[in-house]
Amino acid sequence: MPIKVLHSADRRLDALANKCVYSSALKFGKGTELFRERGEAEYAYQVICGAVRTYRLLSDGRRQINSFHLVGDIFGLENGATHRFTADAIVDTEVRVIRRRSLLDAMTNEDGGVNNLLGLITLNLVHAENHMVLLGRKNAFEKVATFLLEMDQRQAQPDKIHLPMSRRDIADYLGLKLETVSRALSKMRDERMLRIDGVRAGNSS
Amino acid sequence: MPIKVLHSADRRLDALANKCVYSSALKFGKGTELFRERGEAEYAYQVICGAVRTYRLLSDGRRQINSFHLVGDIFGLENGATHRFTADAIVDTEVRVIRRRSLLDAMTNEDGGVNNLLGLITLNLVHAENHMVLLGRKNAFEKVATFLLEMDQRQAQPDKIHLPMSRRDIADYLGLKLETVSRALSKMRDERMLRIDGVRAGNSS
DNA sequence: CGTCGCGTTGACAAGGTTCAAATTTGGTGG
DNA sequence: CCACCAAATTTGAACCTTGTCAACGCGACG
Repeated sequence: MPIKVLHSADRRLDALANKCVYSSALKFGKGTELFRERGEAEYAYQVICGAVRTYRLLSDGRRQINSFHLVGDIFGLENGATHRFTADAIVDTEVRVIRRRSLLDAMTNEDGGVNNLLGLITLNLVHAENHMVLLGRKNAFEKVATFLLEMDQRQAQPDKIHLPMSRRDIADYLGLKLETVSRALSKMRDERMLRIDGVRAGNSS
Repeated sequence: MPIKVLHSADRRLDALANKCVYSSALKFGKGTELFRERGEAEYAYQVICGAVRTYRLLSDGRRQINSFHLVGDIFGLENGATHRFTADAIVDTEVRVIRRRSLLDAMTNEDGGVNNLLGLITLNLVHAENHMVLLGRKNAFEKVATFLLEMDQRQAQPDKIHLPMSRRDIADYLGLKLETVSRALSKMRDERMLRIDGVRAGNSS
Protein backbone atom coordinates (compact mmCIF):
# COMPACT_ATOMS: atom_id res chain seq x y z
CA MET A 1 0.00 0.00 0.00
CA PRO A 2 1.34 3.47 -0.92
CA ILE A 3 0.63 4.76 2.55
CA LYS A 4 3.35 2.55 4.00
CA VAL A 5 5.84 3.94 1.56
CA LEU A 6 4.75 7.44 2.38
CA HIS A 7 5.52 6.75 5.97
CA SER A 8 8.96 5.36 5.45
CA ALA A 9 9.80 8.28 3.22
CA ASP A 10 8.57 10.65 5.85
CA ARG A 11 10.86 9.02 8.35
CA ARG A 12 13.82 9.78 6.15
CA LEU A 13 12.71 13.36 5.89
CA ASP A 14 12.07 13.37 9.57
CA ALA A 15 15.73 12.86 10.33
CA LEU A 16 16.60 15.37 7.69
CA ALA A 17 14.22 17.95 9.02
CA ASN A 18 15.73 17.60 12.47
CA LYS A 19 19.04 18.82 11.12
CA CYS A 20 17.57 21.98 9.73
CA VAL A 21 18.86 24.99 11.54
CA TYR A 22 15.94 27.20 10.71
CA SER A 23 13.09 25.06 11.93
CA SER A 24 10.84 26.00 14.79
CA ALA A 25 7.80 24.54 16.46
CA LEU A 26 4.46 26.30 16.32
CA LYS A 27 1.09 25.57 17.84
CA PHE A 28 -2.23 25.96 16.09
CA GLY A 29 -5.54 25.75 17.90
CA LYS A 30 -8.35 23.53 16.66
CA GLY A 31 -9.79 24.96 13.47
CA THR A 32 -6.95 27.44 12.95
CA GLU A 33 -5.60 28.02 9.48
CA LEU A 34 -1.95 27.19 8.78
CA PHE A 35 -1.91 28.46 5.23
CA ARG A 36 -4.36 29.31 2.51
CA GLU A 37 -4.85 28.34 -1.09
CA ARG A 38 -2.92 30.74 -3.36
CA GLY A 39 -0.92 31.97 -0.41
CA GLU A 40 2.84 32.21 -0.68
CA ALA A 41 4.45 28.82 -0.02
CA GLU A 42 7.29 30.09 2.11
CA TYR A 43 7.30 27.26 4.62
CA ALA A 44 6.93 23.51 4.78
CA TYR A 45 5.38 21.82 7.78
CA GLN A 46 5.70 18.61 9.73
CA VAL A 47 3.12 17.47 12.24
CA ILE A 48 4.61 17.01 15.71
CA CYS A 49 1.29 16.23 17.36
CA GLY A 50 -2.30 16.65 16.30
CA ALA A 51 -3.70 16.47 12.78
CA VAL A 52 -4.14 18.76 9.78
CA ARG A 53 -6.47 18.72 6.80
CA THR A 54 -5.69 20.24 3.41
CA TYR A 55 -8.59 21.05 1.14
CA ARG A 56 -9.99 23.10 -1.67
CA LEU A 57 -13.30 24.95 -1.74
CA LEU A 58 -15.67 25.54 -4.64
CA SER A 59 -17.23 28.99 -4.84
CA ASP A 60 -20.48 27.77 -3.29
CA GLY A 61 -18.74 26.24 -0.29
CA ARG A 62 -18.46 22.63 -1.36
CA ARG A 63 -15.23 21.31 0.04
CA GLN A 64 -12.91 18.56 -1.18
CA ILE A 65 -10.39 17.47 1.39
CA ASN A 66 -7.22 16.41 -0.34
CA SER A 67 -5.55 14.67 2.55
CA PHE A 68 -5.16 14.33 6.27
CA HIS A 69 -1.74 14.86 7.78
CA LEU A 70 -0.92 12.91 10.90
CA VAL A 71 2.05 12.86 13.25
CA GLY A 72 5.29 12.75 11.29
CA ASP A 73 3.78 13.77 7.97
CA ILE A 74 5.36 16.56 5.98
CA PHE A 75 3.09 18.81 3.96
CA GLY A 76 2.82 22.25 2.42
CA LEU A 77 6.08 21.88 0.50
CA GLU A 78 5.26 23.07 -3.01
CA ASN A 79 7.21 22.97 -6.20
CA GLY A 80 5.70 26.29 -7.29
CA ALA A 81 5.58 29.54 -5.34
CA THR A 82 2.07 29.25 -3.91
CA HIS A 83 -0.02 26.74 -1.98
CA ARG A 84 -2.66 24.90 -3.93
CA PHE A 85 -4.70 24.07 -0.83
CA THR A 86 -5.84 25.57 2.39
CA ALA A 87 -4.60 23.81 5.51
CA ASP A 88 -6.02 23.95 8.98
CA ALA A 89 -5.72 22.16 12.27
CA ILE A 90 -8.31 19.47 12.93
CA VAL A 91 -7.47 19.46 16.63
CA ASP A 92 -4.97 21.46 18.66
CA THR A 93 -1.82 20.79 16.72
CA GLU A 94 1.88 21.40 16.99
CA VAL A 95 3.94 21.56 13.82
CA ARG A 96 7.56 22.02 12.97
CA VAL A 97 7.85 24.88 10.52
CA ILE A 98 10.75 24.88 8.10
CA ARG A 99 11.72 27.53 5.61
CA ARG A 100 11.05 26.09 2.21
CA ARG A 101 14.45 27.21 0.94
CA SER A 102 16.14 25.70 3.94
CA LEU A 103 14.43 22.35 3.50
CA LEU A 104 15.13 22.25 -0.22
CA ASP A 105 18.80 23.00 0.37
CA ALA A 106 19.01 20.30 3.01
CA MET A 107 17.37 17.89 0.60
CA THR A 108 19.74 18.53 -2.29
CA ASN A 109 22.70 18.08 0.04
CA GLU A 110 21.44 14.80 1.44
CA ASP A 111 21.57 11.22 0.22
CA GLY A 112 19.17 11.05 -2.69
CA GLY A 113 20.08 14.40 -4.17
CA VAL A 114 16.95 16.23 -5.22
CA ASN A 115 15.17 12.90 -5.14
CA ASN A 116 13.63 13.67 -1.81
CA LEU A 117 11.55 16.54 -3.11
CA LEU A 118 10.74 14.53 -6.20
CA GLY A 119 9.92 11.55 -4.05
CA LEU A 120 7.67 13.56 -1.80
CA ILE A 121 5.74 14.96 -4.74
CA THR A 122 5.56 11.51 -6.31
CA LEU A 123 4.02 10.16 -3.11
CA ASN A 124 1.44 12.91 -3.23
CA LEU A 125 0.74 11.95 -6.81
CA VAL A 126 0.38 8.27 -5.98
CA HIS A 127 -2.00 9.12 -3.19
CA ALA A 128 -4.03 11.36 -5.46
CA GLU A 129 -4.21 8.66 -8.14
CA ASN A 130 -5.48 6.11 -5.66
CA HIS A 131 -7.96 8.59 -4.30
CA MET A 132 -9.32 9.28 -7.78
CA VAL A 133 -10.24 5.62 -8.10
CA LEU A 134 -12.00 5.80 -4.76
CA LEU A 135 -13.87 9.00 -5.60
CA GLY A 136 -14.83 7.98 -9.09
CA ARG A 137 -15.60 4.31 -8.81
CA LYS A 138 -16.32 3.15 -5.28
CA ASN A 139 -19.66 3.19 -3.45
CA ALA A 140 -20.23 4.74 -0.04
CA PHE A 141 -19.50 1.58 1.92
CA GLU A 142 -16.31 0.85 0.00
CA LYS A 143 -15.18 4.43 0.41
CA VAL A 144 -15.54 4.34 4.18
CA ALA A 145 -13.91 0.91 4.39
CA THR A 146 -10.98 2.06 2.27
CA PHE A 147 -10.64 5.15 4.42
CA LEU A 148 -10.50 3.10 7.60
CA LEU A 149 -7.86 0.82 6.08
CA GLU A 150 -5.82 3.83 5.06
CA MET A 151 -5.99 5.30 8.53
CA ASP A 152 -5.18 1.96 10.08
CA GLN A 153 -2.11 1.48 7.95
CA ARG A 154 -0.86 4.95 8.73
CA GLN A 155 -1.01 4.28 12.45
CA ALA A 156 1.25 2.05 14.46
CA GLN A 157 -1.45 0.72 16.78
CA PRO A 158 -2.44 -2.87 16.17
CA ASP A 159 -6.17 -2.99 16.65
CA LYS A 160 -7.38 0.54 17.03
CA ILE A 161 -7.92 3.36 14.63
CA HIS A 162 -7.91 6.83 16.06
CA LEU A 163 -9.94 9.26 14.00
CA PRO A 164 -9.19 12.85 15.00
CA MET A 165 -11.43 14.29 12.27
CA SER A 166 -15.19 14.76 12.27
CA ARG A 167 -17.73 12.89 10.17
CA ARG A 168 -17.99 15.95 8.01
CA ASP A 169 -14.25 15.90 7.39
CA ILE A 170 -14.38 12.25 6.45
CA ALA A 171 -17.33 12.93 4.17
CA ASP A 172 -15.56 15.79 2.43
CA TYR A 173 -12.54 13.55 1.95
CA LEU A 174 -14.59 10.73 0.46
CA GLY A 175 -17.02 12.70 -1.67
CA LEU A 176 -19.98 11.85 0.55
CA LYS A 177 -22.33 13.56 3.00
CA LEU A 178 -21.67 13.22 6.70
CA GLU A 179 -24.89 11.28 7.26
CA THR A 180 -23.80 8.72 4.69
CA VAL A 181 -20.48 8.26 6.47
CA SER A 182 -22.29 7.83 9.76
CA ARG A 183 -24.63 5.25 8.24
CA ALA A 184 -21.76 3.27 6.75
CA LEU A 185 -19.99 3.20 10.12
CA SER A 186 -23.20 2.16 11.86
CA LYS A 187 -23.65 -0.63 9.37
CA MET A 188 -20.12 -1.86 10.01
CA ARG A 189 -20.79 -1.74 13.72
CA ASP A 190 -24.07 -3.66 13.31
CA GLU A 191 -22.29 -6.27 11.21
CA ARG A 192 -19.59 -6.64 13.88
CA MET A 193 -16.88 -5.40 11.58
CA LEU A 194 -15.80 -2.88 14.18
CA ARG A 195 -16.58 -1.32 17.51
CA ILE A 196 -17.03 2.39 17.96
CA ASP A 197 -15.65 3.89 21.12
CA GLY A 198 -16.62 7.52 21.22
CA VAL A 199 -13.20 8.82 20.41
CA ARG A 200 -11.76 5.64 19.08
CA ALA A 201 -12.76 2.85 16.75
CA GLY A 202 -11.24 -0.58 17.06
CA ASN A 203 -11.44 -2.97 14.15
CA SER A 204 -11.98 -6.56 15.16
CA SER A 205 -10.60 -8.05 11.97
CA MET B 1 -6.08 27.00 -15.80
CA PRO B 2 -3.54 24.24 -15.15
CA ILE B 3 -4.17 22.72 -18.54
CA LYS B 4 -2.65 25.74 -20.24
CA VAL B 5 0.46 25.36 -18.14
CA LEU B 6 0.62 21.70 -18.92
CA HIS B 7 0.63 22.54 -22.56
CA SER B 8 3.36 25.08 -22.40
CA ALA B 9 5.46 22.66 -20.38
CA ASP B 10 4.85 19.99 -22.95
CA ARG B 11 6.06 22.32 -25.63
CA ARG B 12 9.35 22.69 -23.84
CA LEU B 13 9.66 18.96 -23.58
CA ASP B 14 8.58 18.67 -27.16
CA ALA B 15 11.67 20.49 -28.33
CA LEU B 16 13.74 18.51 -25.91
CA ALA B 17 12.34 15.22 -27.05
CA ASN B 18 13.14 16.07 -30.63
CA LYS B 19 16.81 16.15 -29.74
CA CYS B 20 16.81 12.68 -28.29
CA VAL B 21 18.87 10.32 -30.34
CA TYR B 22 17.11 7.21 -29.22
CA SER B 23 13.54 8.12 -30.01
CA SER B 24 11.47 6.32 -32.60
CA ALA B 25 7.91 6.51 -33.85
CA LEU B 26 5.49 3.64 -33.31
CA LYS B 27 1.92 3.04 -34.38
CA PHE B 28 -0.77 1.52 -32.22
CA GLY B 29 -4.13 0.46 -33.60
CA LYS B 30 -7.37 1.53 -31.94
CA GLY B 31 -7.77 -0.25 -28.62
CA THR B 32 -4.19 -1.50 -28.54
CA GLU B 33 -2.28 -1.47 -25.29
CA LEU B 34 0.87 0.66 -25.04
CA PHE B 35 1.81 -0.43 -21.55
CA ARG B 36 0.22 -2.05 -18.58
CA GLU B 37 -0.14 -1.26 -14.90
CA ARG B 38 2.80 -2.69 -12.96
CA GLY B 39 4.73 -3.18 -16.16
CA GLU B 40 8.32 -2.01 -16.37
CA ALA B 41 8.47 1.70 -17.16
CA GLU B 42 11.28 1.51 -19.66
CA TYR B 43 9.93 4.09 -22.08
CA ALA B 44 8.21 7.42 -22.10
CA TYR B 45 5.79 8.35 -24.85
CA GLN B 46 4.66 11.39 -26.74
CA VAL B 47 1.54 11.46 -28.87
CA ILE B 48 2.31 12.35 -32.48
CA CYS B 49 -1.24 11.81 -33.68
CA GLY B 50 -4.26 10.14 -32.21
CA ALA B 51 -5.18 9.88 -28.53
CA VAL B 52 -4.36 7.66 -25.57
CA ARG B 53 -6.16 6.91 -22.30
CA THR B 54 -4.44 5.87 -19.08
CA TYR B 55 -6.53 4.11 -16.49
CA ARG B 56 -6.72 1.75 -13.58
CA LEU B 57 -9.08 -1.20 -13.12
CA LEU B 58 -10.68 -2.52 -9.96
CA SER B 59 -10.82 -6.30 -9.67
CA ASP B 60 -14.45 -6.39 -10.76
CA GLY B 61 -13.81 -4.40 -13.91
CA ARG B 62 -14.72 -0.92 -12.79
CA ARG B 63 -12.42 1.47 -14.56
CA GLN B 64 -11.14 4.89 -13.58
CA ILE B 65 -9.53 6.78 -16.42
CA ASN B 66 -6.78 8.97 -15.07
CA SER B 67 -6.24 11.13 -18.10
CA PHE B 68 -6.48 11.49 -21.83
CA HIS B 69 -3.33 12.21 -23.77
CA LEU B 70 -3.68 14.27 -26.94
CA VAL B 71 -1.24 15.33 -29.64
CA GLY B 72 1.95 16.67 -28.09
CA ASP B 73 1.35 15.25 -24.64
CA ILE B 74 4.08 13.28 -22.92
CA PHE B 75 3.05 10.42 -20.69
CA GLY B 76 4.26 7.15 -19.22
CA LEU B 77 7.37 8.71 -17.70
CA GLU B 78 7.49 7.40 -14.16
CA ASN B 79 9.65 8.29 -11.25
CA GLY B 80 9.62 4.69 -10.06
CA ALA B 81 10.45 1.55 -12.02
CA THR B 82 6.93 0.51 -13.01
CA HIS B 83 3.85 2.03 -14.59
CA ARG B 84 0.97 2.84 -12.28
CA PHE B 85 -1.59 2.78 -15.09
CA THR B 86 -2.49 0.89 -18.17
CA ALA B 87 -2.40 2.90 -21.39
CA ASP B 88 -4.10 2.15 -24.64
CA ALA B 89 -4.88 3.86 -27.90
CA ILE B 90 -8.35 5.41 -28.16
CA VAL B 91 -8.03 5.63 -31.95
CA ASP B 92 -5.27 4.63 -34.32
CA THR B 93 -2.36 6.46 -32.76
CA GLU B 94 1.24 7.26 -33.52
CA VAL B 95 3.60 7.92 -30.64
CA ARG B 96 7.20 8.84 -30.26
CA VAL B 97 8.84 6.35 -27.96
CA ILE B 98 11.80 7.48 -25.90
CA ARG B 99 13.99 5.42 -23.63
CA ARG B 100 13.27 6.58 -20.12
CA ARG B 101 16.98 6.83 -19.34
CA SER B 102 17.62 8.78 -22.47
CA LEU B 103 14.87 11.28 -21.74
CA LEU B 104 15.94 11.72 -18.14
CA ASP B 105 19.52 12.34 -19.19
CA ALA B 106 18.42 14.87 -21.76
CA MET B 107 16.32 16.55 -19.10
CA THR B 108 19.07 16.89 -16.52
CA ASN B 109 21.37 18.35 -19.17
CA GLU B 110 18.83 20.91 -20.30
CA ASP B 111 17.87 24.33 -19.04
CA GLY B 112 15.98 23.75 -15.83
CA GLY B 113 18.17 20.96 -14.51
CA VAL B 114 16.04 18.11 -13.17
CA ASN B 115 13.18 20.56 -12.99
CA ASN B 116 11.66 19.23 -16.13
CA LEU B 117 10.94 15.82 -14.69
CA LEU B 118 9.84 17.43 -11.47
CA GLY B 119 7.73 19.88 -13.43
CA LEU B 120 6.10 17.11 -15.43
CA ILE B 121 5.21 15.17 -12.31
CA THR B 122 3.98 18.34 -10.65
CA LEU B 123 1.67 18.96 -13.59
CA ASN B 124 0.29 15.45 -13.23
CA LEU B 125 -0.26 16.17 -9.55
CA VAL B 126 -2.03 19.45 -10.25
CA HIS B 127 -4.27 17.71 -12.74
CA ALA B 128 -5.05 14.95 -10.28
CA GLU B 129 -5.85 17.45 -7.54
CA ASN B 130 -8.27 19.30 -9.77
CA HIS B 131 -9.82 16.05 -10.87
CA MET B 132 -10.38 14.99 -7.27
CA VAL B 133 -12.53 18.08 -6.74
CA LEU B 134 -14.50 17.18 -9.85
CA LEU B 135 -14.95 13.54 -8.86
CA GLY B 136 -15.76 14.23 -5.24
CA ARG B 137 -17.85 17.36 -5.33
CA LYS B 138 -19.39 18.08 -8.73
CA ASN B 139 -22.67 16.77 -10.11
CA ALA B 140 -23.07 15.04 -13.45
CA PHE B 141 -23.82 18.18 -15.42
CA GLU B 142 -20.90 20.08 -13.90
CA LYS B 143 -18.60 17.15 -14.54
CA VAL B 144 -19.43 17.02 -18.22
CA ALA B 145 -19.22 20.81 -18.56
CA THR B 146 -15.83 20.85 -16.85
CA PHE B 147 -14.66 18.05 -19.08
CA LEU B 148 -15.68 19.95 -22.23
CA LEU B 149 -13.90 23.06 -20.99
CA GLU B 150 -10.77 21.04 -20.30
CA MET B 151 -10.83 19.51 -23.75
CA ASP B 152 -11.50 22.88 -25.31
CA GLN B 153 -8.58 24.50 -23.58
CA ARG B 154 -6.26 21.72 -24.59
CA GLN B 155 -7.10 22.18 -28.24
CA ALA B 156 -6.08 25.05 -30.46
CA GLN B 157 -9.35 25.24 -32.39
CA PRO B 158 -11.50 28.24 -31.56
CA ASP B 159 -15.06 26.98 -31.60
CA LYS B 160 -14.93 23.25 -31.89
CA ILE B 161 -14.10 20.46 -29.49
CA HIS B 162 -13.00 17.21 -30.99
CA LEU B 163 -13.71 14.26 -28.77
CA PRO B 164 -11.85 11.17 -29.93
CA MET B 165 -13.04 9.09 -26.98
CA SER B 166 -16.31 7.24 -26.55
CA ARG B 167 -19.12 8.12 -24.12
CA ARG B 168 -17.96 5.22 -21.99
CA ASP B 169 -14.44 6.65 -21.84
CA ILE B 170 -15.77 10.05 -20.81
CA ALA B 171 -17.96 8.39 -18.19
CA ASP B 172 -15.04 6.42 -16.76
CA TYR B 173 -13.02 9.62 -16.63
CA LEU B 174 -15.76 11.55 -14.81
CA GLY B 175 -16.99 8.85 -12.45
CA LEU B 176 -20.32 8.50 -14.26
CA LYS B 177 -22.17 5.98 -16.44
CA LEU B 178 -22.18 6.45 -20.16
CA GLU B 179 -25.93 7.08 -20.26
CA THR B 180 -25.54 9.92 -17.79
CA VAL B 181 -22.87 11.51 -19.97
CA SER B 182 -25.11 11.14 -22.99
CA ARG B 183 -28.00 12.74 -21.13
CA ALA B 184 -25.90 15.67 -19.97
CA LEU B 185 -24.71 16.30 -23.52
CA SER B 186 -28.26 16.03 -24.83
CA LYS B 187 -29.42 18.54 -22.25
CA MET B 188 -26.66 20.96 -23.28
CA ARG B 189 -27.71 20.50 -26.89
CA ASP B 190 -31.38 21.10 -26.02
CA GLU B 191 -30.45 24.22 -24.11
CA ARG B 192 -28.42 25.50 -27.08
CA MET B 193 -25.20 25.40 -25.14
CA LEU B 194 -23.59 23.41 -27.92
CA ARG B 195 -24.14 21.61 -31.16
CA ILE B 196 -23.29 17.96 -31.65
CA ASP B 197 -21.90 17.00 -35.00
CA GLY B 198 -21.60 13.25 -35.09
CA VAL B 199 -17.85 13.18 -34.86
CA ARG B 200 -17.40 16.67 -33.54
CA ALA B 201 -18.99 18.98 -31.00
CA GLY B 202 -18.83 22.73 -31.44
CA ASN B 203 -19.51 25.00 -28.49
CA SER B 204 -21.47 28.10 -29.38
CA SER B 205 -20.31 30.12 -26.38
C1' DC C 1 -28.40 -6.66 -46.76
C1' DG C 2 -27.45 -8.08 -42.11
C1' DT C 3 -24.54 -7.38 -38.27
C1' DC C 4 -21.99 -4.91 -34.98
C1' DG C 5 -20.53 -1.08 -32.24
C1' DC C 6 -21.88 3.17 -30.53
C1' DG C 7 -25.05 6.58 -29.05
C1' DT C 8 -29.67 8.11 -27.59
C1' DT C 9 -33.78 7.79 -25.11
C1' DG C 10 -37.36 5.99 -21.88
C1' DA C 11 -39.03 3.70 -17.75
C1' DC C 12 -37.91 2.17 -13.54
C1' DA C 13 -34.83 1.06 -9.47
C1' DA C 14 -31.57 2.24 -6.14
C1' DG C 15 -27.98 4.58 -3.71
C1' DG C 16 -27.11 8.72 -1.68
C1' DT C 17 -28.87 13.28 -0.22
C1' DT C 18 -31.88 16.24 2.29
C1' DC C 19 -34.41 17.58 6.08
C1' DA C 20 -35.78 16.82 10.63
C1' DA C 21 -35.56 14.97 15.14
C1' DA C 22 -33.54 12.23 18.72
C1' DT C 23 -29.40 10.95 21.09
C1' DT C 24 -24.77 11.08 22.55
C1' DT C 25 -20.59 13.37 23.63
C1' DG C 26 -17.61 16.72 25.58
C1' DG C 27 -16.88 20.86 27.98
C1' DT C 28 -18.00 24.18 31.67
C1' DG C 29 -19.40 25.81 35.90
C1' DG C 30 -21.72 25.08 40.25
C1' DC D 1 -19.22 14.91 41.05
C1' DC D 2 -23.18 16.36 38.78
C1' DA D 3 -26.09 19.41 35.93
C1' DC D 4 -26.43 21.79 31.90
C1' DC D 5 -25.42 23.38 27.27
C1' DA D 6 -23.54 23.26 22.65
C1' DA D 7 -21.80 20.55 19.17
C1' DA D 8 -21.40 16.31 16.96
C1' DT D 9 -23.45 12.10 15.70
C1' DT D 10 -27.05 8.95 14.78
C1' DT D 11 -31.30 7.66 12.90
C1' DG D 12 -35.60 7.99 10.18
C1' DA D 13 -38.37 9.18 6.15
C1' DA D 14 -39.07 11.41 1.86
C1' DC D 15 -36.93 12.79 -2.18
C1' DC D 16 -33.86 13.25 -6.12
C1' DT D 17 -29.98 12.31 -8.90
C1' DT D 18 -27.81 8.87 -11.08
C1' DG D 19 -27.64 3.97 -12.32
C1' DT D 20 -29.83 -0.01 -14.55
C1' DC D 21 -32.13 -2.32 -18.09
C1' DA D 22 -34.07 -2.31 -22.43
C1' DA D 23 -35.41 -0.65 -26.97
C1' DC D 24 -34.29 1.83 -30.90
C1' DG D 25 -31.60 4.42 -34.50
C1' DC D 26 -27.58 5.23 -37.09
C1' DG D 27 -23.41 4.48 -39.64
C1' DA D 28 -19.51 1.39 -40.79
C1' DC D 29 -18.24 -2.71 -42.69
C1' DG D 30 -18.22 -7.23 -44.42
